[in-house]
Amino acid sequence: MNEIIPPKPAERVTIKTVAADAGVSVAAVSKVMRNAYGVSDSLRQKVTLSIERLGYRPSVAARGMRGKTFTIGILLVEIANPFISEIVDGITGVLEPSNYKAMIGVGHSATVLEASLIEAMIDNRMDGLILVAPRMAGETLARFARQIPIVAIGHHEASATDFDTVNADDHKGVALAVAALRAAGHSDIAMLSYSDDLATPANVVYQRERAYLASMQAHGLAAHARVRHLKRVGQTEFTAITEFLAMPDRPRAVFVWSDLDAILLINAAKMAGLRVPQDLAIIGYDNSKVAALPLINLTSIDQSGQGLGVLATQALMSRIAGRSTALHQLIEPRLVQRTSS
Amino acid sequence: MNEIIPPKPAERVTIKTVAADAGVSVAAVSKVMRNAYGVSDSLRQKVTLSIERLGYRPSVAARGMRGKTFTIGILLVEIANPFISEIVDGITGVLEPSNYKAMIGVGHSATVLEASLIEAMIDNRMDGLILVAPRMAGETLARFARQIPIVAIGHHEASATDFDTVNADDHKGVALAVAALRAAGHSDIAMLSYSDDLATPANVVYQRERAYLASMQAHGLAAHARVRHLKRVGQTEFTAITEFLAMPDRPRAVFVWSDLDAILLINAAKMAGLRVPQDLAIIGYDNSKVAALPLINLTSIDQSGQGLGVLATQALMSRIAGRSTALHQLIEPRLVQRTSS
DNA sequence: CGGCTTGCGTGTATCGTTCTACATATAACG
DNA sequence: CGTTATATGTAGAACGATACACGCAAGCCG
Repeated sequence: MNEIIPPKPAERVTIKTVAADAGVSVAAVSKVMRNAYGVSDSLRQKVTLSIERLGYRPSVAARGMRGKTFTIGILLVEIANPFISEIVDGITGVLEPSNYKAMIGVGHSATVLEASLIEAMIDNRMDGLILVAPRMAGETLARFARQIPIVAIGHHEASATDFDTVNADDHKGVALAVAALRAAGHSDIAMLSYSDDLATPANVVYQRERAYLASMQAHGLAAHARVRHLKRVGQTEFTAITEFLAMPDRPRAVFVWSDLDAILLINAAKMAGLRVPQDLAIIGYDNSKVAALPLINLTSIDQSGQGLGVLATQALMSRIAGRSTALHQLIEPRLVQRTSS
Repeated sequence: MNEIIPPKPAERVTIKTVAADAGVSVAAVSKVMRNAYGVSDSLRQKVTLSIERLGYRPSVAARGMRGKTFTIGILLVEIANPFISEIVDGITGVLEPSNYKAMIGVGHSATVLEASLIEAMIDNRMDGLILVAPRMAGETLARFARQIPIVAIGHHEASATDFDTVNADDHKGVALAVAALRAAGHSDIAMLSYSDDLATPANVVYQRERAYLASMQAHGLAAHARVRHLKRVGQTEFTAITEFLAMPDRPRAVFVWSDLDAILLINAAKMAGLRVPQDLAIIGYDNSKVAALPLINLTSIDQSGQGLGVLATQALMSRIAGRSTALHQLIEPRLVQRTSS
């Protein structure tokens, strides 16, 4: 326990150190690291031994200057939404057995921040990016995609040629919700949405609005269709929701863009003395953990965040490996019936 | 076999391009970028103009080989806990006006993964790290800290000399909870905890257990003290909690290590037909958003995640700037009284 | 048996920055 | 007016890896 060693400079072990230790050339070590062609068993063994002994780890920075960095970037709109953490779990699950690492950046719903984070990830020479529900326009995305492989989750743009997309089929998901409310006898079905002008039409939230309107029409309820946007300046969501409930023509059933706000709605409704679902039926989206709590018990649309993450990662990997044709995948959502509807 | 598609053109704008465009040397551009000493106004102007025109962004990878990368790493135990997102907000808030960027890694409560992520961040030549509630031993942490500036949040080790710590005063926080339950007339106060053998004693969760035992003793309730651990293999937390409630000697009051599980407990209790707080008083920790929902209404200890993030970031910046003496900061927690106790 | 593959290891240019030295011009001083 | 500071810009060596182009030896074939 004699740890009185002064701040020692901690000489970094580089590829050169390993080469010297193993008595081979630097190029040889590099070959072993990348398991490139033209390495004999004896060479590999010698080098591997030295690597272990010295605890060598290649510098990602240096690697980035010529080859791959074995790092991918994940860009999240926000970090607080539990659904997003499921996606991340899906991604890291696929990555873990590989030698790839993931680094996460949080865009905080700000288009500029998103762009600057993507740039930072490109500047870090990451091998590819997974963007979750980006708010930026498809055009901007395509421009970035020409510099780095990109897979977008929650961005509906099946015509994009420069990047891949992975989505739950939001049209089907929303249709399930509307159909369920319709089946329960409702016709006065409103939607509570979040989107604002800044978001691209490809964004999931906007897509859900479109799907809602289409579904209402399909059920012959076009006249009853109305979308209420929650995002207002200088007002909390809870206030906006309370206000929504106080409207004289308050609807009898509501489809909410996300569980996050559906949970606020269910709370506000009970506070206002409304019975759920008798006075107000509610269906959310994402089937997050909180929705399943007995005290909440919110009917919701499940879209397997984990599955989205897995598909996106596989797509990214194949794109990094060389695929250059775009891939656009959809997964099936399903309705999870609980007592709120 | 496989046609290798030629890589996209996308010629990158490098420092060389800028130098040529501005008609100056590469070194000059570098000086301007770092606003180093010895740059005339005219030079700076010329270079800045070219940079703007060409949209030049320095390669972090190349920078990392000699100088700073202006990137810091954040290591999270998990991403699903909403309290942690508050910390991240605090960090990015401080960073935003600077030219620093943050990259997040998720350790998924696994010590090995944590270590490998820290290594990855070091390999990426990040300028410093903020670790949130790391599970690894202080000794391991200190070893890493000799390679890169580190600030730990939620790691109680005020004697550490190689890295800084920022914490809410967990002893005080827990004392507040126990005192509140005591004041409400309870003496049979149990604790629901999460820690397991793998975590370091410096970890917040373990610290809260210690604080609980100490507080109970201080109130002369040492005989009633008991800690129930939720982490069991092959069992969900909800099952564990339900089991806990079914015990014949079920306590009348419970202090829970985190809101996350307190919310499960409150749900399980109501499912079991118990009245909260009459039959079971509950106090959680972290004062997360969900705790404030009317349907939950959980009394909790607030510890300002944002504040922790801010302090940690400032500490890291000053350490990056050269400080080498350790700094250990504590913030005051406070009780948020709601109807669960 | 000479020429051709094929397999394995090495030398070295290169990636895009930073940073230390140095060269040059201008200003200040006695 | 010569000498010394001071300010400004440039050259070129790192940094730590990758990857291309070879050299060399052994094996194969007609």
